[in-house]
This record gives sequence, C-alpha cells and structure tokens, in this order.
Amino acid sequence: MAGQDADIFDDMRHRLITGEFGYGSKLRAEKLREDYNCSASTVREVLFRLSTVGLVEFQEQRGFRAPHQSLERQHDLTQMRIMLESEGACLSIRLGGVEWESRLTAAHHKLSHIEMRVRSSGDVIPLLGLWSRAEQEFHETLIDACDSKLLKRTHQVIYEQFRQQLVSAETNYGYFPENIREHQAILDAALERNEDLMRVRVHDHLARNLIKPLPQKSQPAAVGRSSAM
Amino acid sequence: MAGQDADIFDDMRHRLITGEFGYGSKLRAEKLREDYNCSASTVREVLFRLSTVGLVEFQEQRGFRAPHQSLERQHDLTQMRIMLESEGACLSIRLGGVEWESRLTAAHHKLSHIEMRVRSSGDVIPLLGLWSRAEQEFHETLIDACDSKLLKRTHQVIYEQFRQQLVSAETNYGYFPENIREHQAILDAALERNEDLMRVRVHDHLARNLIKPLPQKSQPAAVGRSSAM
DNA sequence: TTCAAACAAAATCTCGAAATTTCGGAAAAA
DNA sequence: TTTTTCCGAAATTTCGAGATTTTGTTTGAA
Repeated sequence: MAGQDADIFDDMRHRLITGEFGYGSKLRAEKLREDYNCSASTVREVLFRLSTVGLVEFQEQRGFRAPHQSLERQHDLTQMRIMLESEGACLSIRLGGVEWESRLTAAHHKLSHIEMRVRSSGDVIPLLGLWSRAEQEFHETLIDACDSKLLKRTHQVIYEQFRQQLVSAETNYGYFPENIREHQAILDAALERNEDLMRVRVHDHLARNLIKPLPQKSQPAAVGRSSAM
Repeated sequence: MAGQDADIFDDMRHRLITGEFGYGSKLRAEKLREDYNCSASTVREVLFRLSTVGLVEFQEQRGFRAPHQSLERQHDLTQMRIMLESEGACLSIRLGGVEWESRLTAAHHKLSHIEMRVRSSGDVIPLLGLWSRAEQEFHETLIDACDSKLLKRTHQVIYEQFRQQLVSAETNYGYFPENIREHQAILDAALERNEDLMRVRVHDHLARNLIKPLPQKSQPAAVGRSSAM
C-alpha cells in the first residue's frame, strides 16, 4: 500500500538522527540506492523530503549532505528550543487540564526511572536509545496542551535537528545529575502552574547548550572528501 | 549556470504567494510542466522543495495542493509570528547598533510613504504589490539584528505562508489607519530600546489576526490532513 | 615554481515511459 | 432507493539512461 518512499524516509531519518553518517558527509543517491534496492531518483526524492525537516542539506547542483556540526547551529537550535518550549509550556499551563498534568507526570516518571539507572550504572551508552526517546517524550508532552499545531510541529523538527547535532555520544553526559534535577524542576513548575517559573526553568535547562559544549578542534578545514560510506 | 530548477522554484513561489491558485486546489505536475516547458519530474522536484517552506502541501500517493485556508492555520501562523517577531525584535534591540536603527527607520519611511498614498487614494489594490514588499521589509528589518539565522529564516517562511493565507485582497484593508499607527509605535519602541514595550506593540499589531478576520462559514469538517508527516 | 587552461572522471539533473495506486462511475446486490 | 463491488480512466510514483555541470588531474606557458 503506502509507497516504498515512506519506509525509506523513516529509515533514513533514523539513520540521520542517530548520527550514522558523519557531520557534513555527502549523501549520494547512487550509493544509498543499494541499501534500499531502488532507483536513484527515489532516493533523491526522499532526500528532498528530509531536507524539508532540516535533517539533510541540499545545495543546487552539488547534492545532499548531512548537516555540519557547528557552534553557530547548536546555538541557533538551542535558542529556538528555548523559545518554543517556553511558549508552548506556558500555553499548556494556561490551556491544559488535569489530563495534561497526569500525562506529563507519567512521562517524567518514565524518564526519571531511566535516568536513575543511568546514574547508578555510570554509563549512558547502553541506555542511550531508551533515554533519548524518554527525554523527547517528556519535552513533547510539556508543550502538548498548547493550542498551536504549528508550534508543536516546529518544535519536533527543531528537536530532531538538535539531537542530530550532538549524537557524538560522550558529548554532554557529565551532566546527568543536572538533567535529573532540572527535569524535576520543570515538572514542579508545571504542577504549580507558574508560568514565569516555567520560563526560567526551561531556559536554565536548555541554556547549558549555549555555552560551547565541545572543546574540540575547529572543524577540518579541508572540506573533506566524502568517504561517507 | 544555475539549474532551471531555481527559476521555476522562484516563479512558482511567487504564484503561490500571490494566490494565483485557489486555496486547496490541486497542483498537477503534468499541467504545470506546460507552463515551464520541462518534464513532470522537474516540476515534481520543485513542488517538493516548495513544501519545504510550507507553501505547498504534499500527501503521499495523492499529490500536491495549495494549502487550504482555515482559521486554525491563520491562528497558528499569527501566533508564531508574534513569538518570532517579539523575540527577534527584543534580541535586535539588545544586539543591534545605530546601523540597525537607521535601516529600520529607512524601511519604515518607505512603508509609511506607501501607506499614506493608500490612505489618500482609498484603494489598496493598485499599490498592493508595493505595500506587501514594503511591509515585509519592515518586519524583516525589525528582527534582522538578532543573532539567530534560524530564527530569521523561520520567520521568513512563516511570513510567506501568512501572506499566502490572506491574499484574498479585500480581507483586512479596513485596517489601514491602525496599521499606520502600529508600525509607527513599533518603530518608536525600537528607537527607545524598550523591550517590554516592543513585545506589547508587536503583539497588538499582529493579534488582530487572532480574532476571526473572515466572517465565513465554519470550515468544512472533512479535513484532508496532509503535510508529509 | 606558480598559475591557468584543458581534459577526464564523477556526480547531479532532466527526461519520458512503464508500473503502481487512486479516483469516479457503472453495475450488481441488498 | 441505498449500499457494495468492480472496472476503466486519471494521477502518482518509480525507473534507468542520456544530458549537463561540477570536480580533480594533467598539461603547458610564464
């Protein structure tokens, strides 16, 4: 039934978010077609659609790439998340009912449970997939009671790009204790229905990413030969 | 040089924004190809790229359409504009210098001049193109000194969709006197560098669109929900 | 050696046709 | 009449090859 497009799209999205392709690496339709046993044109279409949601960059006459990792981009995405989640959470406080509260509590409980396991084991990697999904669900539930479909869709798009920017695992996982505390603080603000407090806490939670999280070398000037696959 | 794609893209965008196609009307690659003397596949690609910026809706296995006009969409777009322009304008106040002030003043002057002509002639239609461009430039300059490329790009995308939603001329042109006053008020807040005042005035200027501007029948319940996902 | 033009290889874009899916109306059943 | 099923037409998706453009290397002159 559903065109094979849809399957390829979903799979490619997953591969992109989990960072299977290196930052800035080329995505060649002719290569990718082999993975899906279809024509290059079909892959090309999927890549176009992925560029729709910012997971792939397209440049006229020079093809598709996985986005580069850059401080500027990280900064931008963070700023957008702060704006969208603050606004969305405040609207949710205003418009959401008990039902929203309980869904948020549930999402937090699940997330919290995983975070505890991470803390005690001391290693995030084995739980990274679980944790990622749980965090995403918590943040999406936070803004879910707001009355703007567009705001929610935009947030989802930004969130996925954000995740894509820091898949390089070891990144920010010295931060777990802070994460746990901050998620709790956000939940509390929601249950207290305190909008100003919510804005502050959402900001504090995300603003950590505004300060350069990667004490890395500047990216490889040589706009590298692909070698992507 | 640049692929013909680019030209077709620009032209189609223009046609969409100016409302040449009816709301919700189908966009068939096989028809459109005739306008551009190219193959259907090329048109198809352009349509995909236009769906990137929300000017076209795509649904698997059932093609492309110009977006439907709906109060919900109008509401969403307005809310997003308020958020983006408030934030962007405040950041600009914080980060922009005299150079920004002067560009904003210039943009306002141009806009103001056109608005006066409209008021005295009593008819917007002949100046609609000019006014549209001037208004867009004013609003884009307003947020231009902020430090987030992504915020500016997102605003541009939303703004174009917003415009597309109310091209049906007669719509909100009893509002000209208000428009003139409000644009002035926004400029003043910028020059005073008063962020709180700016938020209020941007909100007031745009919020008019939150109250149903179209005394229409309630929208057709059956919604061909769309947008790839 | 340095720079520029020319060439070769590779990647992207465009095309039209074939395969698949949806849409609309007619025929059959209730 | 109303509902369901089936069929043909129309629209969408997929394909692989040929045309165009970019990229990398070599050649030749300054």
